[in-house]
Amino acid sequence: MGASKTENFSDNQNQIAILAKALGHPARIAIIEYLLKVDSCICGDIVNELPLSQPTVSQHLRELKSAGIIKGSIEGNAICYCLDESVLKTIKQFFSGFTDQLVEKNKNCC
Amino acid sequence: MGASKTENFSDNQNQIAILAKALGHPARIAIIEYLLKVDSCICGDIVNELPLSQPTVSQHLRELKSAGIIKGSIEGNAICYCLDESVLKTIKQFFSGFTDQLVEKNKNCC
DNA sequence: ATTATTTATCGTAATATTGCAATATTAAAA
DNA sequence: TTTTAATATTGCAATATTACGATAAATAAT
Repeated sequence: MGASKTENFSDNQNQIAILAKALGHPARIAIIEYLLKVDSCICGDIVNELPLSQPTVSQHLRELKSAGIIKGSIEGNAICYCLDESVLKTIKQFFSGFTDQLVEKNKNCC
Repeated sequence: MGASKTENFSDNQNQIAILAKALGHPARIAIIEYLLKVDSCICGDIVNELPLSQPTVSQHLRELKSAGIIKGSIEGNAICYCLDESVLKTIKQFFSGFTDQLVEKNKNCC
């Protein structure tokens, strides 16, 4: 096989998995951290920040974009990338929910 | 290639990526949600809860375990799985940090 | 002891991901 | 208009993931 059986899971489960998968590579974490570090969006210098070739970085950016984590807009001959605030809020809320339930329920187990 | 160049990224970036990657499949999200729903650890009936074969479920459980998200302990001829509270707290804090920085900094961009 | 039951592992096929060189595309700059 | 700079796309090789049938291993139940 090789392909996930996404049709057997809920939309919500698939959506969270898509977001998590997009975050599941250190280069993409590095990109997001860089987006947070510079006090704006990325307009040019991201390739020099990463230990990967330009096509590879471009591919990681595309994956983050297709998961909805970053947005890109054309700005001259550069592309301006920035984080999508609402998506990150969704992620935060999901994991917060996880943890809160855990603390409530799962105390004396295993 | 096909293998990630993990050695070029920080331990922290790799650790977050490992956790996110483990969450990057709807079956594993479903497993975690089920672990939260039942008010205890899973001791037996997880395979029936998922639309996947027993070997596939076992494989997903192993991946969650190797990422440190769940723990397993032998209990008779069953295995008792439950969520690792401290790891989920780590995940929550990471994404909370993301979002908090975003709200502070990245308001009027793109 | 034999038979279920439960979970893990092995083997394998199908597909996805990662990474990069080469090349294309697009727009600014000269 | 030609050159330069920035990003995307294509094509490909190496590796990883996903899924499951078959089988193993380990304990409970009979």
